[in-house]
Formats: sequence, C-alpha cells, structure tokens
Amino acid sequence: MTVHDPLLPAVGASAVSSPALTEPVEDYLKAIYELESRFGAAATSDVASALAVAPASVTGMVRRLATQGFLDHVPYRGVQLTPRGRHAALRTIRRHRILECYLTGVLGYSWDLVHDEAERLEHAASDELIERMASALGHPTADPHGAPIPTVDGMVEERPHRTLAELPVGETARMLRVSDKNPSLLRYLADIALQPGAEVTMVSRAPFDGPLTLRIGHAEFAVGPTLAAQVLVEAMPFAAPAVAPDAADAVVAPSATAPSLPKSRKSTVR
Amino acid sequence: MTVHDPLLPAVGASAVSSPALTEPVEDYLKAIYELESRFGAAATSDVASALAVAPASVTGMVRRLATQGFLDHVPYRGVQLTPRGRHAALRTIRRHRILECYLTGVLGYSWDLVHDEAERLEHAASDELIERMASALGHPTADPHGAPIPTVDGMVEERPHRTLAELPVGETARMLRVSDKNPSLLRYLADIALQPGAEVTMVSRAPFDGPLTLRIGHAEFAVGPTLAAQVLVEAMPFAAPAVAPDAADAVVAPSATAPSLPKSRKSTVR
DNA sequence: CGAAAAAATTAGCCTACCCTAAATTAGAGA
DNA sequence: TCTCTAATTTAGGGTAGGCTAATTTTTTCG
Repeated sequence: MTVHDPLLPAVGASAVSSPALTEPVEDYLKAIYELESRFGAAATSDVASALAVAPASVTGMVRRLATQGFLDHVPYRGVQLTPRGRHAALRTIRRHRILECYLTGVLGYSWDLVHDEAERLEHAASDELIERMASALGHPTADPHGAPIPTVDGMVEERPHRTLAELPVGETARMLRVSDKNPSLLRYLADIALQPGAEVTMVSRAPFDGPLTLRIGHAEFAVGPTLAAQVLVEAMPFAAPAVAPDAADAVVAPSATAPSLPKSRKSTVR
Repeated sequence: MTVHDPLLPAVGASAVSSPALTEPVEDYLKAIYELESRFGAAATSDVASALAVAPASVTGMVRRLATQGFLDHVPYRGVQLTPRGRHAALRTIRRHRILECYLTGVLGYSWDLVHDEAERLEHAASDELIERMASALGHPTADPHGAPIPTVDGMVEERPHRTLAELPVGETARMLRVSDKNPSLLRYLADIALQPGAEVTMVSRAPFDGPLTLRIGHAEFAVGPTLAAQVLVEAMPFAAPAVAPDAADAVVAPSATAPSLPKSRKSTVR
C-alpha cells in the first residue's frame, strides 16, 4: 500500500512551501477570509452562497480544511482562519489583484471584465509570474477597483473608510474602492467617472431611502442608496471645498476624473 | 448534448462553445494529438508515459473521451482523434504556444522555463486573453522553440524538416525547432547559440554513434547524437552565407575536410 | 508454430468535491 | 420557559480521475 501522503509534512510555523492547494481549497480560503474581514466571522451559509455551493458542501470542506490546519471550526458556531489559512488566503488575493492590475494596465482589459479572468488565472499562475507582472507594473499597491494588494508576506493595509451612502450632504470625499464582482455596476460607475481616486461630493439626499445626488467633476448624478452603499470613500487629505483652513496650500485637484489607477509604463523585466 | 450557453448567442461557424473541457481532458487530447502526429497513432502506454499516469488510467479516460466523440478507440489497437478532438487539441496547443511567446517576449522568461508555466495557464486563460496576447505580439506564427502556432480555426503549418542528426557532413541547415519539454537541453542549446533560425553546419561525424561536430556562427561544438536527434532543421532557402544564389546545389565548402562527399540527393523543399 | 513478453483492458478501490434529504442545534419570540 | 424556525450538520449518493492487481490480447522470437 503505497500512500502518497500529499499534505502537511509537519506543523511548521507558517508557510512550509505548501504542497499546492487545489482550486476549490483556494476559493474557500479566499471566501472565508473575505467574510471574516467583513463580518468578523464566516457563517456556513455565507460561504455557501459566496461560492455557489450547497451549505452541506461547505461543512464537508470545512472539516477537511480544519484537519489540515487552515482553520478552526466550532460546529454550529462558524469558522476562523488560522495564521496558516490566512496566509494562504492572502496569497491568492495578492495574485488575483496583481492579475487584475496587469490585465487592465498592460493588456487593455476594462475594469468590469478582469474579475472573471483573474479568478481563473490566480490558481494557475506561478509566484514567479505574479512577481514579474508586479514588477512590470512598478509594484502597484491597489488593484483597479481600489482593493489593496497584500504583500508577499501577507500584509494588507486596510485604509479607514465609510460608504458613499454615509457621506453627509455637503461633504466631499475621495472614491476609494468598490467590489470587482459586479460588471454592470462597474460599467455604470465608469460611465459617471466614479473610479478610485475620483472626488465625489454629496449634493443632496432625498428622504426615505431616496436617490442621492452626487457631484463628480462638473457633472451631477442621482444614484440609488444601494449603489452608494457599495462604494467606499475616504476622507480627503485636507481642504474641504467650502471651509478650508488655508486655501493656499490646498492640493491641486484635477477637476475631472482623477485616476490614480496603478498604470505604469516601466517594465523591469530582465 | 447539453450546452450551457453561458453568454453569447451562437458564435457561429466552428466553435459550438464546448461545455468547457476539464484540465485532464485537455491534457489527454493534446498528448494524443502530439503522439498521433509524431507516430501516426497514439498507443495507450505512450499516452500514459506522456502524462505520467498509469496505463489503466488512460484506458479509462479514453473510453470516456470516445463516448464524448473526441476520439475513436479500437480496443488493443490504439486511438485516433476525431475532427472534434483534433480541434480541441489544437486549441490547447495554440494557447500553449501563444503563452510561451508572451512569457518570453513580454515578461522576460527564458525559453527553458516557459513550458511549465504555459502548461498551467493554457487551461485557465480565456480565448479573449489569448487573442489579446497574440495581438500584443503581432500574431506570431511560431513559439520560442520554433513550434508553429495553430490558427484559431485549427490550422497548423508543419514545415518539412529532418533532424540535425541526419544532416550530411558538409551541409548547412537552419535550425527549425526543438521540444520545449527539456529545460536543461534548452539551456545547453542556448549556450551554444543553437536556437530557431540559427544556421548550423555539420562539420564532421564520428563513427559508431560518436559525437557530431557542428559549426554555429564562428564556433564549433561537439554534440552527442541523442541531442542532435532532438533538434529539427530545415534546408536553407537559398544562398549560403558567402555564395551567390546561383549555386543551387553547391554546398558551402567547410574548411574541415569532408571524408566522403555527401551523396546529396537534394530535395530542396521549401 | 507456439510460448513468453509486452501491451492493453478489466476489476475493484480510493480521494476530492459536490448534491439532496433528513436530522440536529441555536436563537428568537410568545 | 418553551416552541418554532433558520442555520447547520449528518447520512447517503454521484462523478471524475487516479491506482494496483489480475486478466486478456497482441506481438515477438526461438
């Protein structure tokens, strides 16, 4: 009986150069990581709907992942990634986001189409390839949708933010980030020039969950609260439009779209 | 035939938008295609060793592929791809070779390392991505190892060739192609500048399968017959380095003395 | 030609994932 | 507190692919 013994040679601290995770495993870890960082915990049914599988399938996979040390599972209580699991998740997320940067920045993909492509390539690309892409791009720190790119050793810088829906009337903020998963939403946002880095002002807010009026550049748009809730914004560095403490050193604001998209020319390939 | 029909309504002509082949299936079809074009038929054991699986596994997969119409299988007699199977194989091969071009041409991979990377990406990349890469490269017709790239509709131009081992003493040929599967061989060939397009002259040939002496550029190298048998060459179009195009069957006189004149049954195919 | 060797297939198992239906448990509300 | 519902897990199956061992067929060779 020749046993192949594919997994875990030892309980080593962190990455022992993992024996290649399967695609489903990478997907589960990524989904759990994202749910965990959004809600503090990942519920079975949330993982199931994120991955479009039945809840029972999640239970099964979770048991497997727990025995392999990727997460802790308290039955009926939810799961939590171990450092090992978190590291694996972040590796996949890094790949995904660098791929998105590369596809938009170098190969001309539009930001609403990169997600699916990156979703498949993230499992197939070697570290070598990912790092070559990153360096061809000048080591971007955020993907085209504004999501921060984890470092090779698993660090992510989450910037403080609120949703556009929470922005008080009269205030201006900088668009920070939006999910990459909804192509038609992304196409609409591109239409109204609401992309990471853009300045957006809350002009008015209709009552009873009514539409919000935004100013982006010189144009105004009315959007629904559902959309606004999906767009993350951050406070502008300083200098508010109306009451600036010192207008003299206010940052030059590009009036139209301010794309701080990670697009770089230099190719550091050898 | 269950067609999922994901997005587009009927692409037309050739592609019936196959229900996405699995990775193993693509690998089998590709391997069978290559064996078939090399030997005229694909034997179970050859497929098994090409894919590093047990022969029994091949029998099983072959049965599945036959019922799906990718190939015909006469038990104990071998398999033959159907047009459908051949088309699928060529699609994978096209992807593989365009990926190799892109990785070496744009991302700086060396030619001995691209194979493994392309091998994984070929299953994950969308047609969209492959065609974007191809057009970024100006639609190459051969990969870095000299292998021709099938067109989108499954045409390959196989050039007439012989192996370097067969090159008569005194003759010069142009290096055409070498397998991409052996990194150390490729590194050695790069060392001696024997790459597609290079001109190589057979200076002498030691008896009893002894070493062959080649001239490449201004240098001479002795190589074993095994290596030489893996390198494909083609007749030079016309015009040897220093001689005018009139000398149709004149051979460039090598400085080294050729023991016996090559019988030179010239079949200058082009 | 007939026997041994080689090649291929069958039989029987295994693992990873996925699913549905049937328990079970947690948590909310009366 | 007790019950009802929603969430979760267990039970029982299915498919794709892979493996070893045993068997069958083909080929080769004395």
